[in-house]
Amino acid sequence: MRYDHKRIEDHWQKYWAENGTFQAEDKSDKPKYYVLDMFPYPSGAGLHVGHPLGYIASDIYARYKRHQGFNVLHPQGYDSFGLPAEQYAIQTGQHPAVTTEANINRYREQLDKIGFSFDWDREVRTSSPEYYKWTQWIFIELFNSWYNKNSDKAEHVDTLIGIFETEGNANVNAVSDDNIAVFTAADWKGYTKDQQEKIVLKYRLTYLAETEVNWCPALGTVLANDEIVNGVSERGGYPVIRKKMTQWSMRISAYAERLLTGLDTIDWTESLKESQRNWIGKSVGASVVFRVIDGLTPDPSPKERGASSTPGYQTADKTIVAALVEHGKNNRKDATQAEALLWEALRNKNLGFKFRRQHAIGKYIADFVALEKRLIVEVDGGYHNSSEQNELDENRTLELEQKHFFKVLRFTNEQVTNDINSVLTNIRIALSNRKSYKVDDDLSDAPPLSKGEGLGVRPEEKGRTSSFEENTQDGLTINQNGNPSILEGLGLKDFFEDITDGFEDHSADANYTIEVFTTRPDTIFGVTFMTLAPEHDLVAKITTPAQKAAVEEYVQATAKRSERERMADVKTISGVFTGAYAEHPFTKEPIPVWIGDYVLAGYGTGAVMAVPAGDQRDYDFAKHFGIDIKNIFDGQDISVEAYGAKDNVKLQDSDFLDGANYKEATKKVVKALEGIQQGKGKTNYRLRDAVFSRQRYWGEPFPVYYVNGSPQLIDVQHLPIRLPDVEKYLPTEDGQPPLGNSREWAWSITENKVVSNDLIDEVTVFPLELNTMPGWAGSSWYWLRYMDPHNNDAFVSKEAEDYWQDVDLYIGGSEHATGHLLYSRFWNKFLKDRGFVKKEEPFKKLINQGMILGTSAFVYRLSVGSSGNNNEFGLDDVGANLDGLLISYYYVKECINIFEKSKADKHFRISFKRDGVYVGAKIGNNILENLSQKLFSLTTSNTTAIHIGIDSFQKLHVDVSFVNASDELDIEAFKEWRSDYNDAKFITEDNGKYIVGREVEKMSKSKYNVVTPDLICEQYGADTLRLYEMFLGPLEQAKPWNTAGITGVSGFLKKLWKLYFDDNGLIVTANPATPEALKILHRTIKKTQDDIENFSFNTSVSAFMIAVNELTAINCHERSILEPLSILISPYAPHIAEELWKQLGHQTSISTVPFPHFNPEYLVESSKEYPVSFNGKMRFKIELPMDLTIEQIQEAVMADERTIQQLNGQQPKKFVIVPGKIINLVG
RNA sequence: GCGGGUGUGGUGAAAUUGGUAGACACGCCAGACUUAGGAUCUGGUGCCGCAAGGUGUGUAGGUUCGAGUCCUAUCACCCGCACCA
Repeated sequence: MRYDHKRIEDHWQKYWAENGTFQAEDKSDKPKYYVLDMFPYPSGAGLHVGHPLGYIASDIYARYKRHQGFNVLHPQGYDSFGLPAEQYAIQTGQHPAVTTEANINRYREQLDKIGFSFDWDREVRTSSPEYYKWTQWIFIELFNSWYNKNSDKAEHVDTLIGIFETEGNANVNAVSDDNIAVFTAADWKGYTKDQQEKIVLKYRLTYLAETEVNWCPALGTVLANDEIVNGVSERGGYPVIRKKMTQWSMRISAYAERLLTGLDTIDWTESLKESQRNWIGKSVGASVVFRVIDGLTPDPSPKERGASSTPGYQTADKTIVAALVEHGKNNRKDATQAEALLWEALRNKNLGFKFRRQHAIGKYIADFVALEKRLIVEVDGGYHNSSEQNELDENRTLELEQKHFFKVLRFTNEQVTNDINSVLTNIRIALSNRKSYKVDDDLSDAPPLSKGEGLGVRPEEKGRTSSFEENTQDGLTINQNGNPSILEGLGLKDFFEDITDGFEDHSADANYTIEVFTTRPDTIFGVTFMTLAPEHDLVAKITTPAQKAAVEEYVQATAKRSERERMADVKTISGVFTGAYAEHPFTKEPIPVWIGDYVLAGYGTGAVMAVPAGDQRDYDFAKHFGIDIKNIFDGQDISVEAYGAKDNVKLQDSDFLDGANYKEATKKVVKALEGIQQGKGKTNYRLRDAVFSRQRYWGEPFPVYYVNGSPQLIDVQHLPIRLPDVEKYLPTEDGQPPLGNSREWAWSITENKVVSNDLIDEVTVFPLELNTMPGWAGSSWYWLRYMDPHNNDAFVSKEAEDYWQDVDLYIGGSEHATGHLLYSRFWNKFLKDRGFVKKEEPFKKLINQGMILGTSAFVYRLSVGSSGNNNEFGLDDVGANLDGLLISYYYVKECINIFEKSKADKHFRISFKRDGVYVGAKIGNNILENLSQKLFSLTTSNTTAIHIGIDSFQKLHVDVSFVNASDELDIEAFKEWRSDYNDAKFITEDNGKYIVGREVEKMSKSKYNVVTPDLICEQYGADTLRLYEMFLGPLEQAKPWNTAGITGVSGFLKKLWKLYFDDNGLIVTANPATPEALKILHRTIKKTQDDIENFSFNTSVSAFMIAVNELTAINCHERSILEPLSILISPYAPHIAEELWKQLGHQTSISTVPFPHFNPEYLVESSKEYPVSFNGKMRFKIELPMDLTIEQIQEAVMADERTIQQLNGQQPKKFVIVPGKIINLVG
């Protein structure tokens, strides 16, 4: 009977599916074991042999655990939302839902062929509404939570609001946004509901805020930090720029410390833990506050600004604000048709930025304003056609642009009504070309009043009031300071609130201060300057007029540079003095304030106290700009570089810190800073909050709608909010989310369902959030869903969660170290805090499988001009002695140098001819290293002259399937595949065969080195594939794939089969097993068990081979040996094991048969073949009984004639005898 | 720069507490059977050497009766983080 892998594998795969062999039991008295794989993105390329590596390993473990009597949960699913699926859909021009479905089917087909023991009844897909309903639910719970540092866990916001109501926020110890003003319980009760909501939003674990984000124009979305590698997007490698956008964020920073300490409790590889530690980036130090000195700043305006109480959104001329506001109000009520049309398109941040209409700027009222971008959009009526009016318009534009730094766009009524799309496009372009401004930027630059026509006031139209001057003349009260209470008196409170939303009132900042974070507060007396990041908020405020131009130029130059350029150019030192000075907290000496791009806006406070003596970057900066360097380290020479060590060196020239070392001084100075209220001990983390919105279609919709720009959550009972169908799902470069194309994307609060956009009235129907969640949302909790995948009432039932608890073994790639694995731990901790799950950590043990690399094949196309075996650099009749060869070697090298300079992308071949006969060639990058040796060996055997030729050639990838195991290319197949190379010349052997080169690279379609598991399963069988992938090497190591080697394991399975069958059928006997066979069996049981538990799968495959080789050698066909052997092998090669089991007469699956019991008695040996060493060198072996005493062994060894020969008449000085191990004689 | 990891034949790799280096497999060499071989079987195969023997785990030291394994220094490669204050 032949081993027919196809028949066997088809049969058992069908059997397992039909019998539900691998379904985990929901309730069981057995102990549980949860084995999880990182579920795949169903990309369009399908699986290659690298993908199943981890799945095979986890499958072996899961099957082994079933043999051990565990109730095993081993599920699989698809991470089917997110960028990869969507990018593939875009590339193929199909709807993501369609491609995702097709890809999943293809994946499933491929997975099924490998014979995994997955419980497919528990499959999850993150893109199915039944699943993402619960992703949305978790989002809502995050929104409803805040992080209480006192209890050190997340709590429902109700507890927070409770505190606000009873005592205000003074004593609240939360992880939240900075700069939340202190308020009392009375204040709280006095706030409007809207104001209260805005305050609470700053505490929520998921929140909406304007932040600097990574914007990727090519992908049309923002990306989280972990999605960016080396300054470009991880997916596709597109450039990424920093941009200010209003986005949802996840307050993962609240969990920084717990994410860090939790690492000590889990069994992960050290490298992975280290990656996470690095990413979290804890540093302990202090924050120090420096006051900016007014007196030294010649520009008087900061003082004025400091005293100003004008909120930033108030762009109107203070003296006339009330009149303008009233005016604007009237205009809004009375909008023209074009204005109304445009307003519909601009409102609700439809273009990604908030627009205000009829907003007062200076002494004008502009039609539409995006304050953040300082962009004005004007719609001009017919009267603007007159030349007179045109001139006025121009003046107005000039004033708005030059005095108020606004960009003005003008459109006519006709343009808006006839072709609003091109108008919107123009606005989008302008928005994206403008930088973002902080609300308070420039705003206190109250421009001098100038006479002139008011804008946006149209005397001719509909009897509107014509200008502000007229109004004042009419005796309208002029508000002198823009105080809200006066506005209220005027009945303008609503209007005021409308224009204030989202902006902070910084009026409390009477003086500017610079807060820095430092890990070396002890060096504070060495501060000789300060440096702000160019993006720092204070830069514009403290810069003196004299430095203004230089600073602005520097800021703009920095902003222009991409993240990548900045990273690439670390060496160049650049910066500018702001002209301002800060005051040293202790000495009160003035410290110059600089800006420099070596300070990062995103870390700490975006400002540093520079201590050139103790920090190399500060040192370099100081040297470069000639700033003082003050040596505060006793006895240290800092003339060439800074002294950065935190050792026992004493401080000097440091006032009250003199003589103290790092440790003592740090303690002292923090105390002193606290004493003068200018600092405190602080721990800083590199980990930033994670941006949670994506301007993409293929993701979970947010359960969020907006009322007046304020986010409202949809009640849990109405979930899921289904992803709407849209015609255009492509991302846009300007960040307009594709969901904006949906006509059915509004929320009715009366019907509690998604309704048509046409119904939006801001009363009962509101716009829904247009962004979608990022790819990592769905994968941050999926292991919980597998526990109870069909539950409609909860993301997981209490009972299921109680039983399964956490993942015992998780296998996946290390590329998820700072993404998925961190977010998952974050969400799990959050769910635990809120009592939804029990375990602090989701994944007890984690193993990273190594990447399987491809072995690319190359052919070498001769460049045009190359002649074959010699060309322009050919050397004739090189001398055959060594001197001549060395000369030729250097000559060849020189030739290549010249050649390389002219054609840098070319490769070379060197060929050798002796007496005109081709004798060999060398190809590759290390030609020169091997060349002299090669020439030497060529000529020492034959003293006739050799000829050296050099060819240049092009290295071309060739599909690995055209190349056989002996590296021979199927030239016909190749020519058919690349018919464009039919006439090209390739480097060949003498017999005309193309020379084929090999190189190990990442497996990828473009390199034509992909090997699919389907092909292997077809040819050799799934069991062979499984064994071979394990046999390749240690699971965690990267290793190249080489299909040629598979014959080894393929032959092993055939040999195994032959222990049970010959040509006529079963040959298994009931004879008692020989001691030898039992020894082989039990040694293998022990080895297999140890190896599986240590995840050393490669060595247990060897152990099987050894066992089968040995059993074959002793002709063993005994049932008592072969039955347990089939169980041993079944986790690795389940199909053949099932078949053998059945043929041995069993009716049920082998999968839950108990693992064979190891009995050490069978391994007891009666004698040992001792290696005998002399001075540590093994000379011979001697067979001795095990029960000899040391003396007896010594006697036996000394009696051996080989010993006598080795000793050569000498007596050994010492005997080292380890019974059962070795014998060593020392001479 | 900081952190983690890896260096062993032509190749993938083994080597439990320090105890016979290279198991197992690929490839290669020789042979058998075959019309044929990308089938099967037998033997050989770290390197130098006809052999005896010598030599050998990135390099240089050290500890030890004995080191791939432990210690010190150093080199190379891979991965993660990175003007992180």
